[in-house]
Amino acid sequence: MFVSTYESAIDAKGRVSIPAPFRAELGGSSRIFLWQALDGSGCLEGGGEALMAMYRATLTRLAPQSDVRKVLVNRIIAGSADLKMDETGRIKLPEDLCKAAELEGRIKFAGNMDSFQIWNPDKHAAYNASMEAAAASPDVMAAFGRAYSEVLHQQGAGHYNGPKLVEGGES
Amino acid sequence: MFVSTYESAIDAKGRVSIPAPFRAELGGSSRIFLWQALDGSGCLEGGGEALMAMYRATLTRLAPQSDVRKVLVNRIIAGSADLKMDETGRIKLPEDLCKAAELEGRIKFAGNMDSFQIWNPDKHAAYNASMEAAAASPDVMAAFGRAYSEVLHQQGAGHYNGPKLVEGGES
DNA sequence: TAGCTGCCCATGATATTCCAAATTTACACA
DNA sequence: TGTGTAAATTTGGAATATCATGGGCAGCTA
Repeated sequence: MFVSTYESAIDAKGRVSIPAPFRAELGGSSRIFLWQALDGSGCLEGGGEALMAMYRATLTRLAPQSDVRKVLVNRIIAGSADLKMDETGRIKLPEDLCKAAELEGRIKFAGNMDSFQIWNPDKHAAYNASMEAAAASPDVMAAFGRAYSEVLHQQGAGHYNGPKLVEGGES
Repeated sequence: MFVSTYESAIDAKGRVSIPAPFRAELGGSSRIFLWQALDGSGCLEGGGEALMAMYRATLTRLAPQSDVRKVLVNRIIAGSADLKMDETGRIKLPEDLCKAAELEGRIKFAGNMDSFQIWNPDKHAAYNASMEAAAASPDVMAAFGRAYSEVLHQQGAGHYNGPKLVEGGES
Protein backbone atom coordinates (compact mmCIF):
# COMPACT_ATOMS: atom_id res chain seq x y z
CA MET A 1 0.00 0.00 0.00
CA PHE A 2 1.27 3.48 -0.86
CA VAL A 3 1.36 5.33 2.47
CA SER A 4 2.71 8.64 3.69
CA THR A 5 3.91 11.73 1.82
CA TYR A 6 7.39 12.48 0.54
CA GLU A 7 8.98 15.52 -1.05
CA SER A 8 11.26 15.30 -4.03
CA ALA A 9 12.78 17.57 -6.66
CA ILE A 10 12.83 17.79 -10.42
CA ASP A 11 16.44 18.12 -11.51
CA ALA A 12 17.87 20.04 -14.44
CA LYS A 13 17.16 17.13 -16.75
CA GLY A 14 13.55 16.79 -15.71
CA ARG A 15 14.23 13.71 -13.64
CA VAL A 16 12.49 12.83 -10.36
CA SER A 17 13.43 10.29 -7.71
CA ILE A 18 10.56 8.02 -6.76
CA PRO A 19 10.61 7.75 -2.94
CA ALA A 20 12.20 4.47 -1.90
CA PRO A 21 9.13 3.21 0.03
CA PHE A 22 7.02 3.69 -3.09
CA ARG A 23 9.59 1.88 -5.21
CA ALA A 24 9.40 -1.04 -2.81
CA GLU A 25 5.64 -1.04 -3.31
CA LEU A 26 6.06 -1.56 -7.05
CA GLY A 27 7.31 -5.07 -6.38
CA GLY A 28 10.56 -4.93 -8.30
CA SER A 29 8.99 -3.71 -11.51
CA SER A 30 10.46 -0.53 -12.97
CA ARG A 31 7.39 0.39 -14.99
CA ILE A 32 5.32 3.34 -13.83
CA PHE A 33 2.08 4.74 -15.22
CA LEU A 34 1.11 8.37 -14.74
CA TRP A 35 -2.08 10.24 -15.65
CA GLN A 36 -4.09 13.25 -14.62
CA ALA A 37 -6.30 12.58 -11.61
CA LEU A 38 -9.95 12.25 -12.57
CA ASP A 39 -11.30 14.25 -9.65
CA GLY A 40 -10.22 17.59 -11.02
CA SER A 41 -7.87 18.25 -8.12
CA GLY A 42 -5.08 19.02 -10.56
CA CYS A 43 -2.60 16.44 -9.33
CA LEU A 44 -1.20 13.47 -11.20
CA GLU A 45 -2.03 9.94 -10.23
CA GLY A 46 0.26 6.99 -10.75
CA GLY A 47 0.86 3.36 -10.06
CA GLY A 48 2.69 0.29 -11.23
CA GLU A 49 1.87 -2.75 -13.26
CA ALA A 50 -0.26 -4.28 -10.51
CA LEU A 51 -2.55 -1.27 -10.43
CA MET A 52 -2.83 -1.12 -14.19
CA ALA A 53 -3.75 -4.81 -14.27
CA MET A 54 -6.51 -4.09 -11.78
CA TYR A 55 -7.75 -1.22 -13.91
CA ARG A 56 -7.69 -3.34 -17.01
CA ALA A 57 -9.78 -6.02 -15.34
CA THR A 58 -12.16 -3.38 -14.06
CA LEU A 59 -12.60 -1.65 -17.40
CA THR A 60 -13.12 -4.98 -19.14
CA ARG A 61 -16.16 -5.57 -16.99
CA LEU A 62 -17.81 -2.41 -18.28
CA ALA A 63 -19.97 -2.61 -21.41
CA PRO A 64 -17.67 -2.05 -24.44
CA GLN A 65 -19.40 0.97 -25.93
CA SER A 66 -20.63 2.50 -22.70
CA ASP A 67 -19.78 6.10 -21.97
CA VAL A 68 -18.30 5.09 -18.63
CA ARG A 69 -15.83 2.77 -20.22
CA LYS A 70 -14.93 5.16 -23.02
CA VAL A 71 -14.30 7.98 -20.59
CA LEU A 72 -12.13 5.92 -18.29
CA VAL A 73 -10.20 4.28 -21.10
CA ASN A 74 -9.59 7.69 -22.58
CA ARG A 75 -8.40 9.24 -19.35
CA ILE A 76 -6.53 6.38 -17.73
CA ILE A 77 -5.38 4.18 -20.59
CA ALA A 78 -4.90 6.61 -23.47
CA GLY A 79 -4.04 9.45 -21.12
CA SER A 80 -1.32 7.59 -19.27
CA ALA A 81 2.37 8.02 -19.67
CA ASP A 82 4.16 4.66 -19.64
CA LEU A 83 7.48 5.33 -17.92
CA LYS A 84 10.49 3.31 -16.89
CA MET A 85 12.56 3.97 -13.81
CA ASP A 86 16.32 4.08 -14.26
CA GLU A 87 18.78 2.19 -12.07
CA THR A 88 18.64 4.79 -9.33
CA GLY A 89 14.85 4.91 -9.19
CA ARG A 90 14.22 8.02 -11.23
CA ILE A 91 11.70 8.77 -13.98
CA LYS A 92 11.50 11.59 -16.46
CA LEU A 93 8.21 13.41 -16.14
CA PRO A 94 6.58 14.16 -19.53
CA GLU A 95 6.26 17.85 -20.25
CA ASP A 96 2.53 17.84 -20.88
CA LEU A 97 1.75 16.21 -17.54
CA CYS A 98 4.08 18.60 -15.72
CA LYS A 99 2.32 21.49 -17.35
CA ALA A 100 -1.14 20.14 -16.57
CA ALA A 101 -0.26 19.65 -12.90
CA GLU A 102 1.91 22.78 -12.68
CA LEU A 103 4.93 20.80 -11.56
CA GLU A 104 8.21 22.65 -11.37
CA GLY A 105 11.11 22.53 -8.95
CA ARG A 106 9.93 20.64 -5.91
CA ILE A 107 7.03 18.20 -5.87
CA LYS A 108 5.18 16.01 -3.38
CA PHE A 109 4.41 12.30 -3.59
CA ALA A 110 1.31 11.38 -1.58
CA GLY A 111 0.23 7.80 -0.88
CA ASN A 112 -3.29 6.95 -1.99
CA MET A 113 -3.55 3.24 -1.01
CA ASP A 114 -3.38 1.42 -4.35
CA SER A 115 -1.97 4.40 -6.23
CA PHE A 116 0.02 7.51 -5.43
CA GLN A 117 -0.36 11.18 -6.32
CA ILE A 118 2.12 13.78 -7.48
CA TRP A 119 1.41 17.33 -6.38
CA ASN A 120 2.57 20.85 -6.78
CA PRO A 121 3.53 21.56 -3.11
CA ASP A 122 1.43 24.73 -2.88
CA LYS A 123 -1.62 23.01 -4.29
CA HIS A 124 -1.06 20.12 -1.96
CA ALA A 125 -0.90 22.41 1.04
CA ALA A 126 -4.16 24.03 -0.02
CA TYR A 127 -5.74 20.62 -0.50
CA ASN A 128 -4.56 19.52 2.94
CA ALA A 129 -6.04 22.62 4.51
CA SER A 130 -9.42 21.95 2.92
CA MET A 131 -9.26 18.34 4.06
CA GLU A 132 -8.39 19.37 7.60
CA ALA A 133 -11.39 21.65 7.71
CA ALA A 134 -13.62 18.87 6.42
CA ALA A 135 -12.23 16.43 8.98
CA ALA A 136 -13.73 18.57 11.71
CA SER A 137 -17.22 17.65 10.47
CA PRO A 138 -18.99 15.17 12.78
CA ASP A 139 -20.48 13.52 9.70
CA VAL A 140 -17.07 12.41 8.52
CA MET A 141 -16.15 10.66 11.74
CA ALA A 142 -19.62 9.19 12.01
CA ALA A 143 -19.37 7.71 8.52
CA PHE A 144 -15.92 6.37 9.28
CA GLY A 145 -17.10 4.84 12.52
CA ARG A 146 -19.98 3.09 10.78
CA ALA A 147 -17.76 1.69 8.05
CA TYR A 148 -15.13 0.61 10.58
CA SER A 149 -17.60 -1.28 12.73
CA GLU A 150 -18.93 -2.99 9.61
CA VAL A 151 -15.44 -4.16 8.77
CA LEU A 152 -14.93 -5.41 12.33
CA HIS A 153 -18.21 -7.24 12.10
CA GLN A 154 -17.31 -8.83 8.78
CA GLN A 155 -13.98 -10.03 10.03
CA GLY A 156 -15.45 -11.44 13.21
CA ALA A 157 -12.59 -9.78 14.99
CA GLY A 158 -14.22 -10.30 18.35
CA HIS A 159 -14.60 -6.62 18.96
CA TYR A 160 -17.80 -4.74 18.49
CA ASN A 161 -20.17 -7.05 16.66
CA GLY A 162 -23.36 -5.08 16.42
CA PRO A 163 -24.99 -3.73 13.29
CA LYS A 164 -25.25 -0.19 14.57
CA LEU A 165 -23.74 2.18 17.04
CA VAL A 166 -25.77 2.90 20.14
CA GLU A 167 -26.67 6.51 20.70
CA GLY A 168 -23.93 8.13 22.67
CA GLY A 169 -21.47 5.62 21.38
CA GLU A 170 -19.83 8.07 19.06
CA SER A 171 -18.27 11.35 19.99
CA MET B 1 -5.51 -4.18 22.75
CA PHE B 2 -3.47 -1.10 23.59
CA VAL B 3 -4.14 -0.43 27.27
CA SER B 4 -2.77 1.92 29.92
CA THR B 5 -0.54 4.97 29.71
CA TYR B 6 3.25 5.15 29.68
CA GLU B 7 5.71 7.98 29.74
CA SER B 8 8.79 8.09 27.54
CA ALA B 9 11.40 10.54 26.34
CA ILE B 10 12.63 11.86 23.01
CA ASP B 11 16.42 11.61 22.83
CA ALA B 12 18.83 13.97 21.11
CA LYS B 13 18.25 12.27 17.76
CA GLY B 14 14.48 12.39 17.93
CA ARG B 15 14.19 8.73 18.84
CA VAL B 16 11.53 7.33 21.17
CA SER B 17 11.19 3.94 22.82
CA ILE B 18 7.81 2.33 22.24
CA PRO B 19 6.61 0.97 25.62
CA ALA B 20 7.22 -2.76 25.74
CA PRO B 21 3.53 -3.67 26.30
CA PHE B 22 2.62 -1.75 23.13
CA ARG B 23 5.38 -3.47 21.18
CA ALA B 24 3.95 -6.82 22.19
CA GLU B 25 0.61 -5.66 20.80
CA LEU B 26 2.13 -5.16 17.35
CA GLY B 27 2.44 -8.90 16.90
CA GLY B 28 6.12 -9.10 16.03
CA SER B 29 5.90 -6.55 13.25
CA SER B 30 8.28 -3.62 13.50
CA ARG B 31 6.26 -1.31 11.28
CA ILE B 32 4.45 1.58 12.92
CA PHE B 33 2.14 4.18 11.41
CA LEU B 34 1.66 7.60 12.98
CA TRP B 35 -0.70 10.43 12.05
CA GLN B 36 -2.41 13.44 13.54
CA ALA B 37 -5.57 12.49 15.40
CA LEU B 38 -8.69 13.47 13.49
CA ASP B 39 -10.57 14.77 16.49
CA GLY B 40 -8.55 17.94 16.74
CA SER B 41 -7.24 17.05 20.17
CA GLY B 42 -3.71 17.71 18.99
CA CYS B 43 -2.25 14.33 19.83
CA LEU B 44 -0.80 11.80 17.42
CA GLU B 45 -2.47 8.48 16.80
CA GLY B 46 -0.63 5.34 15.84
CA GLY B 47 -0.89 1.65 15.21
CA GLY B 48 0.69 -1.27 13.45
CA GLU B 49 0.10 -3.15 10.26
CA ALA B 50 -3.03 -4.83 11.60
CA LEU B 51 -4.69 -1.50 12.24
CA MET B 52 -3.67 -0.12 8.88
CA ALA B 53 -5.10 -3.19 7.18
CA MET B 54 -8.37 -2.55 8.98
CA TYR B 55 -8.35 1.06 7.89
CA ARG B 56 -7.64 0.09 4.34
CA ALA B 57 -10.61 -2.27 4.34
CA THR B 58 -12.72 0.46 5.88
CA LEU B 59 -11.74 3.13 3.39
CA THR B 60 -12.27 0.77 0.49
CA ARG B 61 -15.89 0.43 1.54
CA LEU B 62 -16.47 4.15 1.18
CA ALA B 63 -17.47 5.53 -2.23
CA PRO B 64 -14.27 6.33 -4.22
CA GLN B 65 -14.80 10.04 -4.82
CA SER B 66 -16.82 10.79 -1.70
CA ASP B 67 -15.70 13.61 0.54
CA VAL B 68 -15.56 11.26 3.51
CA ARG B 69 -13.14 8.95 1.80
CA LYS B 70 -10.98 11.74 0.43
CA VAL B 71 -10.70 13.34 3.84
CA LEU B 72 -9.77 10.12 5.57
CA VAL B 73 -7.33 8.99 2.90
CA ASN B 74 -5.69 12.38 3.05
CA ARG B 75 -5.39 12.38 6.82
CA ILE B 76 -4.73 8.72 7.57
CA ILE B 77 -3.04 7.32 4.46
CA ALA B 78 -1.22 10.28 2.95
CA GLY B 79 -0.88 11.98 6.31
CA SER B 80 0.72 9.16 8.21
CA ALA B 81 4.38 8.46 8.68
CA ASP B 82 5.49 4.93 7.83
CA LEU B 83 8.09 4.09 10.48
CA LYS B 84 10.20 1.11 11.39
CA MET B 85 11.26 0.20 14.90
CA ASP B 86 14.93 -0.60 15.44
CA GLU B 87 16.16 -3.66 17.33
CA THR B 88 15.61 -2.02 20.70
CA GLY B 89 12.07 -0.90 19.92
CA ARG B 90 12.66 2.73 19.06
CA ILE B 91 11.25 4.88 16.26
CA LYS B 92 12.33 8.26 14.99
CA LEU B 93 9.49 10.74 15.22
CA PRO B 94 9.22 12.89 12.08
CA GLU B 95 9.79 16.57 12.71
CA ASP B 96 6.53 17.75 11.21
CA LEU B 97 4.45 15.47 13.42
CA CYS B 98 6.40 16.49 16.52
CA LYS B 99 5.77 20.09 15.68
CA ALA B 100 2.07 19.53 15.01
CA ALA B 101 1.59 17.75 18.33
CA GLU B 102 4.03 19.98 20.25
CA LEU B 103 6.17 17.03 21.27
CA GLU B 104 9.48 17.79 22.90
CA GLY B 105 11.39 16.20 25.74
CA ARG B 106 9.01 13.87 27.51
CA ILE B 107 5.87 12.38 25.96
CA LYS B 108 3.00 10.11 26.94
CA PHE B 109 1.76 6.97 25.23
CA ALA B 110 -1.93 6.34 25.87
CA GLY B 111 -3.74 3.15 24.92
CA ASN B 112 -6.77 3.64 22.68
CA MET B 113 -7.94 0.03 22.14
CA ASP B 114 -7.01 -0.71 18.50
CA SER B 115 -4.57 2.21 18.31
CA PHE B 116 -2.51 4.27 20.71
CA GLN B 117 -1.97 7.99 21.16
CA ILE B 118 1.13 10.09 21.71
CA TRP B 119 0.66 13.20 23.80
CA ASN B 120 2.43 16.26 24.99
CA PRO B 121 2.24 15.57 28.79
CA ASP B 122 0.69 18.94 29.58
CA LYS B 123 -1.95 18.57 26.91
CA HIS B 124 -2.65 15.07 28.13
CA ALA B 125 -3.16 16.30 31.67
CA ALA B 126 -5.60 18.92 30.40
CA TYR B 127 -7.39 16.29 28.34
CA ASN B 128 -7.63 14.02 31.37
CA ALA B 129 -9.12 16.83 33.40
CA SER B 130 -11.77 17.51 30.79
CA MET B 131 -12.58 13.80 30.64
CA GLU B 132 -12.91 13.64 34.39
CA ALA B 133 -15.36 16.49 34.33
CA ALA B 134 -17.37 14.92 31.53
CA ALA B 135 -17.43 11.58 33.30
CA ALA B 136 -19.57 13.19 35.97
CA SER B 137 -22.39 13.54 33.44
CA PRO B 138 -25.18 11.02 34.03
CA ASP B 139 -25.65 10.78 30.25
CA VAL B 140 -22.22 9.22 29.85
CA MET B 141 -22.83 6.31 32.17
CA ALA B 142 -26.36 5.90 30.87
CA ALA B 143 -25.13 5.58 27.29
CA PHE B 144 -22.44 3.15 28.39
CA GLY B 145 -24.98 1.05 30.24
CA ARG B 146 -27.25 0.83 27.20
CA ALA B 147 -24.42 -0.18 24.90
CA TYR B 148 -23.07 -2.71 27.38
CA SER B 149 -26.37 -4.47 27.82
CA GLU B 150 -26.81 -4.64 24.06
CA VAL B 151 -23.47 -6.33 23.73
CA LEU B 152 -24.33 -8.81 26.46
CA HIS B 153 -27.57 -9.57 24.66
CA GLN B 154 -25.90 -9.96 21.27
CA GLN B 155 -23.28 -12.32 22.54
CA GLY B 156 -25.96 -14.74 23.69
CA ALA B 157 -25.16 -14.12 27.29
CA GLY B 158 -28.69 -12.92 27.66
CA HIS B 159 -27.99 -10.85 30.68
CA TYR B 160 -25.65 -11.00 33.60
CA ASN B 161 -25.12 -14.64 34.47
CA GLY B 162 -22.67 -14.49 37.31
CA PRO B 163 -23.20 -14.25 41.02
CA LYS B 164 -26.06 -12.01 41.87
CA LEU B 165 -25.03 -8.44 42.46
CA VAL B 166 -26.27 -7.05 45.71
CA GLU B 167 -26.81 -3.36 45.89
CA GLY B 168 -23.66 -1.88 47.24
CA GLY B 169 -22.11 -5.30 47.15
CA GLU B 170 -18.90 -4.28 45.38
CA SER B 171 -16.17 -2.49 47.15
C1' DT C 1 25.83 18.61 -35.44
C1' DA C 2 22.82 19.66 -31.65
C1' DG C 3 19.71 17.96 -28.52
C1' DC C 4 17.61 14.40 -26.21
C1' DT C 5 17.77 9.99 -23.82
C1' DG C 6 19.37 6.20 -21.28
C1' DC C 7 23.06 4.47 -18.50
C1' DC C 8 26.68 4.81 -15.23
C1' DC C 9 29.40 6.46 -11.25
C1' DA C 10 30.41 9.88 -7.40
C1' DT C 11 29.06 12.21 -3.25
C1' DG C 12 26.91 14.28 0.69
C1' DA C 13 23.27 13.83 3.66
C1' DT C 14 20.23 11.05 6.00
C1' DA C 15 18.55 7.03 8.09
C1' DT C 16 19.36 2.56 9.82
C1' DT C 17 21.84 -0.91 12.26
C1' DC C 18 24.82 -2.38 15.73
C1' DC C 19 27.11 -2.39 20.21
C1' DA C 20 27.42 -1.43 25.02
C1' DA C 21 26.24 0.80 29.35
C1' DA C 22 22.74 2.22 32.68
C1' DT C 23 18.42 1.75 34.59
C1' DT C 24 14.36 -0.47 35.80
C1' DT C 25 11.60 -4.44 36.72
C1' DA C 26 10.71 -9.19 38.04
C1' DC C 27 11.62 -13.08 40.77
C1' DA C 28 13.52 -16.13 44.31
C1' DC C 29 15.11 -16.71 48.70
C1' DA C 30 16.08 -15.70 53.34
C1' DT D 1 9.02 -8.25 54.47
C1' DG D 2 13.47 -7.15 52.94
C1' DT D 3 17.40 -8.33 49.99
C1' DG D 4 20.09 -10.17 46.29
C1' DT D 5 20.26 -11.88 41.70
C1' DA D 6 18.75 -12.22 37.05
C1' DA D 7 16.27 -10.59 33.26
C1' DA D 8 14.33 -7.17 30.52
C1' DT D 9 14.08 -2.56 29.09
C1' DT D 10 15.53 1.91 28.31
C1' DT D 11 19.25 4.81 27.02
C1' DG D 12 23.53 6.80 24.59
C1' DG D 13 26.67 6.75 20.95
C1' DA D 14 29.24 5.12 16.91
C1' DA D 15 29.64 2.41 12.59
C1' DT D 16 27.32 1.22 8.56
C1' DA D 17 24.11 1.25 4.78
C1' DT D 18 20.81 3.55 2.03
C1' DC D 19 19.00 7.20 -0.55
C1' DA D 20 18.49 11.58 -3.18
C1' DT D 21 20.92 14.17 -6.20
C1' DG D 22 24.42 15.96 -9.44
C1' DG D 23 27.13 15.21 -13.29
C1' DG D 24 29.67 12.58 -17.14
C1' DC D 25 29.54 9.81 -21.26
C1' DA D 26 27.91 7.33 -25.22
C1' DG D 27 24.30 6.36 -28.54
C1' DC D 28 20.25 7.63 -30.91
C1' DT D 29 17.30 10.97 -33.35
C1' DA D 30 16.17 14.94 -35.87
